Amino acid sequence: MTKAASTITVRLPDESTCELAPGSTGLDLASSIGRRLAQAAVATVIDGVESDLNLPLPDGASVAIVTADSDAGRHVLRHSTAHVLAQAVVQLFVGAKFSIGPAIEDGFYYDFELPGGKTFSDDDLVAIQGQMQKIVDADQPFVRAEMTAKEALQLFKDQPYKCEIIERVTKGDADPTDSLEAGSADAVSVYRNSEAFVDLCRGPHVPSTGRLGHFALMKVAGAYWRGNEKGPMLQRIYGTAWESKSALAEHLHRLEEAEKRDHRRLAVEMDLLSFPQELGGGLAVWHPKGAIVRKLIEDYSRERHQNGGYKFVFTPHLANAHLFETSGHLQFYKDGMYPPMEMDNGVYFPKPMNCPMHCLIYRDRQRSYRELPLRLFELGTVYRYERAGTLHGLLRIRGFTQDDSHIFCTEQQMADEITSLLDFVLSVLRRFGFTEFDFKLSTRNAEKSLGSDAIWQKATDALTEALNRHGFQYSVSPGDAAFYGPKIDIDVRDALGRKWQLSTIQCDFNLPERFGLEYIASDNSRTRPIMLHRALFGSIERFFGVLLEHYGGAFPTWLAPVQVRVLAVASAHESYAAQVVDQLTKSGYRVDQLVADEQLGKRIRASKLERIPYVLVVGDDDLKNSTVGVNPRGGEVRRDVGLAKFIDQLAADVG
RNA sequence: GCCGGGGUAGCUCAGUGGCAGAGCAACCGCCUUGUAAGCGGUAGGUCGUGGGUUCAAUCCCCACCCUCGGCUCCA
Repeated sequence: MTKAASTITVRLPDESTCELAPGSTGLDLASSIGRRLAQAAVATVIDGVESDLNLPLPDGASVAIVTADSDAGRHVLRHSTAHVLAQAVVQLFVGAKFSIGPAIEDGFYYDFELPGGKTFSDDDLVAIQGQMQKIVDADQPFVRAEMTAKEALQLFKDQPYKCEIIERVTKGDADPTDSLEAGSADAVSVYRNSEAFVDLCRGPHVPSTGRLGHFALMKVAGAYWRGNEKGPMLQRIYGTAWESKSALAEHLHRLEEAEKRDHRRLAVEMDLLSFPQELGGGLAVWHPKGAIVRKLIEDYSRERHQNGGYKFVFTPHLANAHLFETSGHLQFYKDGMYPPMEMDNGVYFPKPMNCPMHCLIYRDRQRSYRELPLRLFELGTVYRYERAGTLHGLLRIRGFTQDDSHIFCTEQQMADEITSLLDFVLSVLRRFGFTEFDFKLSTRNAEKSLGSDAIWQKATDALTEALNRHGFQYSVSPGDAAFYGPKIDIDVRDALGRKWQLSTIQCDFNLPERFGLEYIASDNSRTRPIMLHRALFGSIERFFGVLLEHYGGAFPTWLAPVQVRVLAVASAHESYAAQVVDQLTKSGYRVDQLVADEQLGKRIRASKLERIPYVLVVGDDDLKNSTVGVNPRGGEVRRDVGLAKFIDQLAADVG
């Protein structure tokens, strides 16, 4: 017997090798390395391909063990749990059709169609989760099999959605989701985890359902089949699944924390703004405390733009339909615009964007190349008809204000301008405590775009060059550009690590064309400028909502609606407290006083719940010595602080 | 727009085909307070809006508005 026949050799990720008996599986390999690894293993990667743990390893393969506590491992857990969900539903609901059930961030979902268009209730979820637990307890093995498409169609003859996927894969017009579900056209793969249930799936899966168990069904929602609005609406069940009980508990805790930071909840609690029903959906009114924060944000934006070489403009909220015909908005976005108003001299629309009006300002007189780049800036309020089901607090709203700028420049100036814009954007965002940014370059969609290849290439190159000059990592979204030009979108990460898209920088050579914009170049020729659209906050309303969630309502001192609250220990100290308020107010701070009707502890609690950065307590000692007791948000109480010293500290904090 | 929840006091929520409930907040007293809830009392609601069923509707039915979770969409 040769050596090759008696053992096989596989290579591990650390470049070491391991000898195993022929026919050994990934699980055997994991066991040979250690018991804990074997327990944590959920799949293998064999020569770069994710595979089942019970697949025999080929001699000479590079093998990695995927453990449950890795991203890839959790993905496998979640995908397998989705199968268990489908099995539970099929067992509990006779005649249920199941369609797709992928792993997603933090969990999984599965889409179903119930007979007679029935829907799942919350009680159903409880029952389904119970049934899933039984399947897990039964420790059913996941058994992979491959078959021809014809065999698969026969196997799933009662499952129309599965048949559609198989047919798509067979015809070669599968999208990535289909491939995930079914494997390839040559060999359709299925996983059977009991007599009762078999599902189309590429895999891999955990060896058996007993490996699962730390999951929870979260919610049920409608979802269109294949995301097609005109297609049937299925019932989607969302769940979450983790490698351990504690990981699941942590996830649920994170959700609770995020809920506490919900900007809609904080806006009510902190009396910042509201959405009165009488006003209509997606329209907000700003209360004094919210308005002061918004004003501070806008003031800061204006100051930065003033110093950044921008010229301020103002434009009206309405415009004649002709303007939006010229700009192309009526052609491309009529459905997203508020309906027209008939007036004696024409038809008017609320504006969905500011750019057409800025173009009119540019075109009002002849421009020279010496004026470029010309940067027009406006906090411009626009109205967009967002469909009712899409409204979401401040984040998706029908009337909002853009910190909007249009920069008219030459082709040659484009790259420099975008480069300095990136600096400007990040510098402004950093002031609000954002330190992590993700960049996305969206490129041309051949079907939905205007303009020559050459100009698109130039614009895309300019954006890419600007990103590269900064050395920023970025992702590319092919085909996601606006119809008029490519763009860079910037996401920020908030204090909980969540991503929010805020800023956008877009190249546009369509509007200059449509409006016939020109400048006189140095060679005396009439030349078309390039237009850059850019917004930093995007929408002030949305940015405010993101900030609220980012800070959890605890605005930094420079933005806090009330920066300092003064509390007298007893009535005898109220007039001294008033003096302190007076002095701080004269120093330019937002200060108030809560008189001593209630006990001190209760007033402190109330002030803390309002997230006021500094609570000052003054009593006998302070009155005598012109001092204050300082109770800072999230810090230690200090007694007997001189008022002048406190003002210095406040100044330093506000920066 | 589509699917499924929901709308009761300022807030968070309970409740019933037959007089509308709690806690917190508010207001009024008492307490005069030294760092996160002192005590007592009072007031507060067209039960989202409009129709319908019923002797009687906050409750059941229909429509609409608003809202929540998703889907779709997002210049």
